[in-house]
Amino acid sequence: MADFKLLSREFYLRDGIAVAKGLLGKLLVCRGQDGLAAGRIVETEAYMGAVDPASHARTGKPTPRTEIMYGPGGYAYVYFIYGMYFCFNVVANVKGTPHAVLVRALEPVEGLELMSLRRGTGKRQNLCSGPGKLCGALGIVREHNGADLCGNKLFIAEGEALRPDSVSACPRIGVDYAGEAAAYPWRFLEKGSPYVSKPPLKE
DNA sequence: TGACCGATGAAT
DNA sequence: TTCATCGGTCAT
Repeated sequence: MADFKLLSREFYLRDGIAVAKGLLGKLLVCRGQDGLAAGRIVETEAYMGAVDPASHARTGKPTPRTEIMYGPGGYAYVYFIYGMYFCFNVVANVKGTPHAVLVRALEPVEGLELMSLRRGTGKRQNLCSGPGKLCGALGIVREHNGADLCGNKLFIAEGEALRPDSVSACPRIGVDYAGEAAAYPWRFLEKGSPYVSKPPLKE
């Protein structure tokens, strides 16, 4: 079993954009009954709470679903979407500031066989190249909502670092309803990675 | 209790 | 570009 070096709580207690950029290159790991699966984060999106019309926390008031985002950073926010998929987010910033980072794509690193089994495909580029896909591949489900990412079930660890110039920023996916916020460059990805959900329009 | 709808994915 | 798919969410 590989030995993982967890990110500190402090890592998460920053604004969503800083955390979204910082997460690139880190390892997202999930231990399940049937084994361990992990991937290197290559694509994220920042959601900035009450000031962000695209955020689930845009109202500024917690609801049963969004409650976890109003706590301190470093916990999982997992929600169900389109009647069939889960999306995994990292809660960012301090208690009372509901920032979150949607993890959109991973470069598969460990448990490839398990991922393939769960996803029903053997193509490495197709295993974790989307928010719904990576949840399927890692076995992330509703029960992971609220999980402590500094814990040992679903967590994030140090990974192979990116070159400083290899991060590109572009508009977020699927948030056209958010008016001008739809154009904010709050999607971050590793330049040239073949494992992102969809190639950026331009770099 | 019910009207409304989505931070997707896969096929075409 | 189209559409399958449907439970969740939240206000009432």
